[in-house]
Amino acid sequence: MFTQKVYEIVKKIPKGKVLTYKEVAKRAGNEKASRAVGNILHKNHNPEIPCHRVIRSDGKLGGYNKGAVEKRRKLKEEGYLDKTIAKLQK
DNA sequence: CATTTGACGCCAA
DNA sequence: TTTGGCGCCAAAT
Repeated sequence: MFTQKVYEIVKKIPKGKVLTYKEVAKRAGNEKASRAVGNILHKNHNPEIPCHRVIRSDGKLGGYNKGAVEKRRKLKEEGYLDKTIAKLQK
């Protein structure tokens, strides 16, 4: 199932690495299912799934069930940082 | 079963 | 660069 694959893929994301929704969707079988990926993660607030490591293709963080602030902090903690985040932290 | 919703992505204006 | 609109998909209504 697409949903299940998404879970697996996101769980497999190594520390310090981030995937875009598009990438996850692609690995799950449909590159165009990026929306569905976000929807799935949104509904499934499972602690095993590091949804904070999934970001938008734009380089923006997108959303997060615990709040975008936590997501930002986690990503910074894992070493991921870019202009967008720096700007948001301001 | 038909629609709507939403943590997205890309292109045209 | 910033909008707006369209496409595409899973889950909730």
